[in-house]
Amino acid sequence: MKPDLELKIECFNLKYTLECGQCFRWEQIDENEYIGIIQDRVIRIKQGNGKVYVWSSLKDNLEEVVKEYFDLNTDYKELEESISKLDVNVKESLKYSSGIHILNQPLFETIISYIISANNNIKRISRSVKDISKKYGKKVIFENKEYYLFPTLEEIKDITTDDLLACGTGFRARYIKNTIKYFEENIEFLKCLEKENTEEAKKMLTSLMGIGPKVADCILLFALKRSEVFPIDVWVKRIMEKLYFKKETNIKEISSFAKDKFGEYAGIVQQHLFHNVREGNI
DNA sequence: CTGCAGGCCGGCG
DNA sequence: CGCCGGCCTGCA
Repeated sequence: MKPDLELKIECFNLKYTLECGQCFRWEQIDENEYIGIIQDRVIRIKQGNGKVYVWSSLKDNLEEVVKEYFDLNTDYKELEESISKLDVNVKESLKYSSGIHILNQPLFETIISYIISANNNIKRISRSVKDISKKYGKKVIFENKEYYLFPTLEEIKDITTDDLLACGTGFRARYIKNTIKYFEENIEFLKCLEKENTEEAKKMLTSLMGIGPKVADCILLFALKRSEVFPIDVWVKRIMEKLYFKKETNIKEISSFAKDKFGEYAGIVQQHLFHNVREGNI
């Protein structure tokens, strides 16, 4: 069937972008082809012959939505050239992972998803997000199959900790319940968060139950376009110690090092390092 | 069976 | 304050 949208994009690798661990709602259905949810619609997306092909359950603003989500308006060729000059390890790493884009994911969904991510594994995180969507999100039929959007705050506000436990969120259930309740009572919080500078936004996020420095950085990077943050999980810690410190180091030191060395592109560098250390490339 | 997975909370020194 | 034990749960 003819795609709803066809784009010619340089320096974009769909597979790396969706499989470098920044998102939890995409399912691979073929080599270089995925089905997932972006906000209010189900998307099937395929890359091949230097092009990206998109099918969608909803056609309105499709190009805009897709370009925004996959960050297709940013010149990553130029970006990668810039970061490869920063450091020899980054340059080496880019050989294996050129074309990773940082997604712009919906804020509310990203906050809940990353609270779930704490001390968890990707498989179980994805399952929990899916279960929550199935219970509280809107059903959408796409290509004869059922999918569920991530619920809005309004749709999910009456969720109980027991519901959340049933979705496999474990000890994070009360964090999520607490956060949802807080959003309901402080309706301006999310809007405010988008406007604040990065430092202030991080303070706001870490004031929420279940959000520490690492989860806050992920939200800032994957939903709020703050490309200068450098989320440090166990993998990134390990690879940074191996590449730069040659010994065990604390998070604070790595964070300050990354800020100095990678500056406004720290988040992009982090994604490449994360991808390659997990793939065993570096 | 034990350990662990993209950390965070809470209590203690 | 910084440190560190414990934690839902499913899978190796």
